[in-house]
Amino acid sequence: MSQSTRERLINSAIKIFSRKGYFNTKISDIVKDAGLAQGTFYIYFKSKKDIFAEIVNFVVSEIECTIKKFERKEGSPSEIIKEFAREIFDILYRFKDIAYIFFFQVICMEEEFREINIKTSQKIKKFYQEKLKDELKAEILIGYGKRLVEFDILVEDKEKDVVVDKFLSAVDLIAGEKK
Amino acid sequence: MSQSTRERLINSAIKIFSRKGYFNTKISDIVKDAGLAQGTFYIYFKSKKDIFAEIVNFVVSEIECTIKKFERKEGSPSEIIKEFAREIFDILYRFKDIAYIFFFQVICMEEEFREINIKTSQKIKKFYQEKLKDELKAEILIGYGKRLVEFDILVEDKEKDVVVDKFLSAVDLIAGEKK
Amino acid sequence: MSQSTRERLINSAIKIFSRKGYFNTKISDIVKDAGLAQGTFYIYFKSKKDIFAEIVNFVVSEIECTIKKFERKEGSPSEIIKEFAREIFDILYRFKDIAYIFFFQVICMEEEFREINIKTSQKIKKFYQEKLKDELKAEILIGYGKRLVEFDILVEDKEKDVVVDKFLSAVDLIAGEKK
Amino acid sequence: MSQSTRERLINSAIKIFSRKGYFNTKISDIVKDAGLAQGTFYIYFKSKKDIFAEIVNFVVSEIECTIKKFERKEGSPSEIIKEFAREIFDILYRFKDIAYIFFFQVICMEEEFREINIKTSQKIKKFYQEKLKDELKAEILIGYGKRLVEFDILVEDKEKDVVVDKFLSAVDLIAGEKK
DNA sequence: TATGAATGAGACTTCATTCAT
DNA sequence: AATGAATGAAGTCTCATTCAT
Repeated sequence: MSQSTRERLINSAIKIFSRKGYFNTKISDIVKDAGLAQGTFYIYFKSKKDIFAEIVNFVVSEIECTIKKFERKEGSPSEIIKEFAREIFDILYRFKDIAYIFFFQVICMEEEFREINIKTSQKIKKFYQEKLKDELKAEILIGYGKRLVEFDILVEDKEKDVVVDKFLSAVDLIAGEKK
Repeated sequence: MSQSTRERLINSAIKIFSRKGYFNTKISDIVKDAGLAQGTFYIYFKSKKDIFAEIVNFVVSEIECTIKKFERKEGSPSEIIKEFAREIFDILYRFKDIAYIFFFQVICMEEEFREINIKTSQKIKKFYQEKLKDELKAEILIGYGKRLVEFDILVEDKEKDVVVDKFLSAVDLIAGEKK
Repeated sequence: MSQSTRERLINSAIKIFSRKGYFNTKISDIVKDAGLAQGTFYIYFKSKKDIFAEIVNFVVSEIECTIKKFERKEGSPSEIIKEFAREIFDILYRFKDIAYIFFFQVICMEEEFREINIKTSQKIKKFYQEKLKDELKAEILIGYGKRLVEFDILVEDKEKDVVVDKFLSAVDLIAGEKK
Repeated sequence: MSQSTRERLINSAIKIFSRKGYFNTKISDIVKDAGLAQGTFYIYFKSKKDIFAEIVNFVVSEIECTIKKFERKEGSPSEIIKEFAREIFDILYRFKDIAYIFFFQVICMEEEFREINIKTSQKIKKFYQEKLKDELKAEILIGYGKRLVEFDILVEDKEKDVVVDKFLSAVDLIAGEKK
């Protein structure tokens, strides 16, 4: 079997959540897309919230892993940040639909979920700050990164290379070691 | 009468939308808060979406007015941007609950609404760009501004002066004319 | 209006519960019988359990009132018991359908409900015992009373006079003061 | 194999039915308790109702056998009734869980099942009546017997000896040949 | 026989909206 | 204008039963 029932449900859920939004998505949409019966959903997930949480946690853990990996790295701060950004954008492009959910859906839900979004962004900020030793610069980078994701990637659907280049230029502008 | 029925409904709607989110808000919540009967709502608004649109359009028009006002102004770009920012933050602080809806609710709704958010942010970007003659810098400022609103103001609830100062510093860092 | 919506729902619920049993009764049966819309039910009651509890509490309070009334009475024990029985049977005949629910439905539900049935029967036993000064006799009377209700009244649908006479004979046989 | 699959299912069903009631018992509860798969149930039983009927019929046939055995016996009526009662209580104690189902579950189900309970109790009544030549006394004994089962045994969980003694005293009181 | 994933009918419940007063 | 009871469509969830392995 190419894909387990569980995976089919998750993939369909990601697809529908990112197209119609959490609240406009019905379980029936998900199972229809997955070609399964209504009841099958409840064998694998307790509720709509449950499958949503699973999806959200997936992005979060991907991002957190990347942060951890780069935290230990030594070297030129702006080089590390650039490298880090490349990987983060890589993840986001690979899981565009999930990223969509993370940036546009999580934000308008209950406290519980919104917090996940906030905490993750705070972790990235902390990472930038430790590298740059400058809070303002860290925050500006975070803001610009989020802008690129929310607008250039998820709305405008721009090429990865273009977006990454823009971010790298911003790093140079903001964090660039003056020669 | 100090407040018309219509205004009472709008104020209650703003309050509830910003606390519970569009989808979690019931008409019954709004009318209960306004101390009115269920049916009264439909004398003034066609639907839940209708009152939501009215609220969203309110912030948008306030922001657009401000943009128009500053577009014509002549002078040092970074000074104009700073002045502009002061006024925009002023509006956002005055209508915090509406800002909350604009930044956290509109974004996860149908195309129709999300577009309003996007267009507004594009208008501000255009304004920055015309002043700074630099797209990258304009985008970075937009990103940082949004970050301040979404995090410092709406999540952390920081003082206006503190937030404005941070933004002004960012303007100096990014757009600052080198003397 | 001859009957409030609430009353119509209760009356229909009593009717259906007593014919089909608690678990076989659907909210849709109740509202159909009452000639109302599905949603109307939930304006007045939280759930099926809720309306059931209301009905059960009604019989219980009627019976408890009668016990209280007779507890204080002075005189020949068997005469008081006979008088008491007449009134209890009166109530049960007047609210036959509710009695049906109380004797045949409550018994097979969760602890919470079954206990109500048990407690009520214990209160009657205590009443008999205080009058007769004999636990065995009190228990026998309780047993016979319950048998009459469950079988002669609710299954066989016998006339009130016949049933009451049978119970009074039993009182004479068991509790009769020997002359 | 110590216990056939069929027996395991029946034993689990008895256990669960008597704890949670017919309607609150899921097939999944039964098979889980029996350590079997969902589908296995349907190899042995047509439906939930089917296994329930089998269980109910078991008690009924045990009781009917006992009645038949004692019908033919000659001797002092009250002695025969006492002996009979001892055996019946013996059965009920041996199969307490099934008795529970018979007294508390069967009663609130469809006609079809309730009748089984009624008929059985009528058979016992007929037996008493033939021995005592007195309908009232027979009915009183039936009522008290049922009370002992439903309350002393199944609710209060009293010792067999205590319960049997109470019943024997009642026989003396009601049916006792005056010396 | 035994399995257990999948099914889908059917029940519950919510809530935006209508409408007679 | 205001009311608030009533509506019913729409969605969630459960679980007895089937069936391919």
